[in-house]
Amino acid sequence: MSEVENPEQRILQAAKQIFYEKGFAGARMQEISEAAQVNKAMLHYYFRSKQQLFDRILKEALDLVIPRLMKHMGSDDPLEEKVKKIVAAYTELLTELPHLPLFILHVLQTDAHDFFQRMILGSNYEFQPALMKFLMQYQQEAAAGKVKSMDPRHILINLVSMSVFPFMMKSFLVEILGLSENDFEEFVGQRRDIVPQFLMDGLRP
Amino acid sequence: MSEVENPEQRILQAAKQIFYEKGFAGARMQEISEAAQVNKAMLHYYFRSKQQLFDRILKEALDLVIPRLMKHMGSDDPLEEKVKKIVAAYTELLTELPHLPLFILHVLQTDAHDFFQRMILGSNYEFQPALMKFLMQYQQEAAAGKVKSMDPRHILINLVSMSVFPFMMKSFLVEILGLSENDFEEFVGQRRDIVPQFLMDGLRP
DNA sequence: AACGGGATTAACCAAATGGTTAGTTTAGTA
DNA sequence: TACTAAACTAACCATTTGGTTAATCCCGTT
Repeated sequence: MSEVENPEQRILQAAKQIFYEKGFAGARMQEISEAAQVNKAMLHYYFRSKQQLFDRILKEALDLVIPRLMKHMGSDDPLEEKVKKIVAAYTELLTELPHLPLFILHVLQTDAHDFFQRMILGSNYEFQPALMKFLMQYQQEAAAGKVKSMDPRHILINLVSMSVFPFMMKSFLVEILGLSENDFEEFVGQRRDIVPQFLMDGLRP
Repeated sequence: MSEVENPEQRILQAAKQIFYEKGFAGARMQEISEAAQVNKAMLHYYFRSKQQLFDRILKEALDLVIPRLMKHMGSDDPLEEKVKKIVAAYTELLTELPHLPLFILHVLQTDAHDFFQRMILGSNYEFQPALMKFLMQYQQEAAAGKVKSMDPRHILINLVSMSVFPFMMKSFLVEILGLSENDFEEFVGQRRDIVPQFLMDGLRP
């Protein structure tokens, strides 16, 4: 991998890869330092502790991910358009960073409440507002007879589930359906169209 | 927790809980032994090593889970009936064992190929056959004009995603939607009906 | 050339970790 | 009761782990 950047960047890059793959408990400072081609003491010199290095990686992930998704979630697009864009955004994101969902869910499992306090509410993402806007919008379009009337929280969950979970099952699908790397990319590529269409079909009033 | 059973059972029970919550790397033999109210050496006496204890927990999970799900997947029920039963089975299973998906996905991430060799193909679950039967069945019902014609693998993924992922997002949903424990149970209870209905609606020819 | 501060290293440290062992207790049996 | 094998314990061990430190290197400034 790239050896050009300065040590601090190399550490961050190595830490990201290893924390993503192995989680906090499974990652080793020694392994990170080797991947970054840096003396182990450098990790502490720049980031003080394993926990703080991890927090930094987590924060960078959230800074990247949340705005990218919430931009579409909170837009003024009509529902169908919006759904398409959200699914596409998830697909692109997770094609780049396939380990991200498991990484975040792992944090969530060890820390849930604290995680929200520090990382979400503490920062100034437009997180809850964007979600609420989506839920409201659905109810409006339902009132206007454009979609079936139902609890919009389930729509949101269905949308996110169908967008994210296939990436988490990647190794499963590859093994059980006998897919190659290319097959899988094609498969999730198809879902970029299939999921929005399927969603809207299921929501006809 | 129960203190009645014999030490071996107590160890298995404690190990299950701790491995489920923290994964292999995050679990500590000392912690397991304390939870089981047993000397740490007993863990090695009964199970030789951390890895073998972990493998045992994993095997028990698969022995419980796979038949329970594949029974419905491979049955002779018509599609709509089958979908309902599968979603219900997932809901019941994951209400009992909410940490199970993350646990298995974590194993999959560290080990995917080896996992399949040893745990799936090595054992005699009716795994692949049941999945293939589901896929075939869809194509037949599509040919008979009962459902929309499309790649049935996507149906399967949608079904599993919408059934499993909400449980993985539990702490997320609880925080962001402000749900209590009861609210969440009610929420996933609703999905037992909503998901099958939503799926079939989206599959009308 | 001498200075000085940040960057870097090798060596080190204490605690934790998975695992072992030698010895003791317990319970069934001849 | 004496014997034995399994169950169990405390103490121990080697290695790994996150983290520290003292010394050195590097490089721009005076």
